[in-house]
Amino acid sequence: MTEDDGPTTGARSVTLKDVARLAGVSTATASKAMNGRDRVGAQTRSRVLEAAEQLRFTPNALARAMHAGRSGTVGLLAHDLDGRFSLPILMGAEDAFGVGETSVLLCDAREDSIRERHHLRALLSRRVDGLIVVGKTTNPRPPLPEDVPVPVVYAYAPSERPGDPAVVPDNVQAGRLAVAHLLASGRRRVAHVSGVQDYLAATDRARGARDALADAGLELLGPVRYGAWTEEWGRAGARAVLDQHPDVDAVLCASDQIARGALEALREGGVRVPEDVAVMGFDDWAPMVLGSRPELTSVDMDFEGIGRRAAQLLEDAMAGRPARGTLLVEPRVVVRGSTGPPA
Amino acid sequence: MTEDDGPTTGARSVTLKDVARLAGVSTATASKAMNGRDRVGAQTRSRVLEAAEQLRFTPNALARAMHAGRSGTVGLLAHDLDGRFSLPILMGAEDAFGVGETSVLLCDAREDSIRERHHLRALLSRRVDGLIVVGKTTNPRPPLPEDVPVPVVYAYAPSERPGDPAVVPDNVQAGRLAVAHLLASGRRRVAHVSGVQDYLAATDRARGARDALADAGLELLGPVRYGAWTEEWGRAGARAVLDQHPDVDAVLCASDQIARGALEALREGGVRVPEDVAVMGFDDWAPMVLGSRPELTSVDMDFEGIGRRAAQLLEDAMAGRPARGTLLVEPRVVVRGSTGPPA
DNA sequence: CTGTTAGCGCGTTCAC
DNA sequence: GTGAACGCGCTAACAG
Repeated sequence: MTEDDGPTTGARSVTLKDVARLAGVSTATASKAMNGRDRVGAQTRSRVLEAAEQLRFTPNALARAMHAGRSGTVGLLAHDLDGRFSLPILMGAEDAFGVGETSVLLCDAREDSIRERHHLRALLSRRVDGLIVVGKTTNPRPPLPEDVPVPVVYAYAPSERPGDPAVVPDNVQAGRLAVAHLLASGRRRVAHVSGVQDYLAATDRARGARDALADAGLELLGPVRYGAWTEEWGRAGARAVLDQHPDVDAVLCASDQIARGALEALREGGVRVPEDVAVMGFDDWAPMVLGSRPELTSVDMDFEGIGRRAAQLLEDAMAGRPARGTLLVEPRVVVRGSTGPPA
Repeated sequence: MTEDDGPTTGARSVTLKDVARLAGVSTATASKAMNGRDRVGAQTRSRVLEAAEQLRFTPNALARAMHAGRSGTVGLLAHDLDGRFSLPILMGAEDAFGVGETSVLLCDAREDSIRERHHLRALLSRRVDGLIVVGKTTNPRPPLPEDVPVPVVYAYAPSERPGDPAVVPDNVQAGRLAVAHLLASGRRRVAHVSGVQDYLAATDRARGARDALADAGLELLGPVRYGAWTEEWGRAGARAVLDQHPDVDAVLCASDQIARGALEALREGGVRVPEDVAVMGFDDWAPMVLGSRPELTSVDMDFEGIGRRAAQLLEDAMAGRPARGTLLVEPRVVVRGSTGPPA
């Protein structure tokens, strides 16, 4: 209070040496006392700790990192921060790295591969101990350069190079589970309104759905209707389905947004949901599924889980236990009103 | 290619010393050559650069930081990564710090103030040069401890301590602009369906709306209807408005979700939008405003701009030009079909 | 123009 | 039990 320069000056932060001096010991002793290593006199230690407290000593992680050879940071290279996928993944990853142990250096490369290279350089120069690369879509993406000197785990999108460790949603299984749920709730004539055909997420979900139907001796009502990932397309797709297959009793939509559109079109077409037709989506995106009426049954792909698993894989790799290959994360159906019992 | 240990071993990364040795110069000379500082012989420099290239030398930012006293990183302390506000803010901030110059260390404290303290410790021990604190709502939040030794800028939510630098959306102005737009498009009987009353964002927007109406010699149709930030409430609120004020010609909603609900309820009530009643929301959240039919006019609060401005303020502060007080970021109306011309 | 020296803050041998 | 000395990788002073 008396001779404080104030926080803005950022006066040289207190070092271990300051603590040692105040405690009347050498820096080495202070270090041991702080880290609980080695044998140090009990009261010596408490003197040191007290001094540290008093000076508000904050160990310099940079200095520590230089010595340890590990920085205690990982880089997260994302490409769709505007989207809703990388966020939960990021949260899961942050979560898995305990607070204070490992910190996350975040970069968003937009869609730009040259930006990605720059970010990569920056991260490597900061000596991150590992990297998580979050894809923009679930389609395989070009791998990072071979000579990246730290472990890399791909999340959401796998690498195009086989064997690279990756954690991705199991879209095929998601399709299967969705159909299984529809069948279990008594539906038999299932149409599928999907998203953009170039997305593996779309074709995989469709495949899973087809497989599950085939297992039950059934087929999709008409072809998979690919379109866009929009409500608009959901409306159009559902109208087309209704037109060509008035006997439809379930519309499986490849995203929650498509499903909302479908819901709306069906209602306007005089169809009751879920009494006449069940509707379900994918991703279980809260604002979509909870806002619609009835609320939307959806398949939760567990993005947070993907982030957590990716972080775990990365930690293993950093600890010298590298993994290879793609780990599929199990989705699960979240049942809501839109797939209630048929009339 | 011949004696490469492979990337997984993470063999000690190449240092400036290695480069110097290969180039046949001292480390100091190598350093100067790399950084373009000082006078160095032209061919000496190219020898060094070539050696660096060949060895894939990546300067160790940690070591550099120790010497410079600045780490070249800033901490971003967020509290609603699941939400849609901090993300654009984060993007804007990341954008404002050029690639490679400053990196962002991301932490999410959830809602937990003890977690926040832990994260803060971690960030400070990593010697971030500054901090951006992103609030959960626009309500003022408790400030970080006084003794934080680096500049802090609050974004989205200001600090409760007056004078602390903050960059926040101008909700009052947003309310004014919204009403101005409604008036300009010929509406006169405006009802306001708002969100949770505890949110300053709700009351500020309401105040701005009232003010703008008063300026035109008008009043809101009935009281501000506070409720929830949900579509469900939007439906209920709009129905109530229609009930009590059948002559309403505009429903201003405090969020895009509320507006979607309102849109739906109005249509079901036999009201045409925008011919009979205009509807608009706030935040201009793409999936909401573009998915609805008609598309929704909304007020873009410019979250990215908030992030950019916060980053700029922080950079100024880190450069010794601290700012004080709250900076309001100007919103703007994005016109879409839901406020087209009245019939 | 270039090389030598010192030191950033910390952890870790080794002697005492 | 404790302290002096060294090194992590780099850069800013000085010498040469």
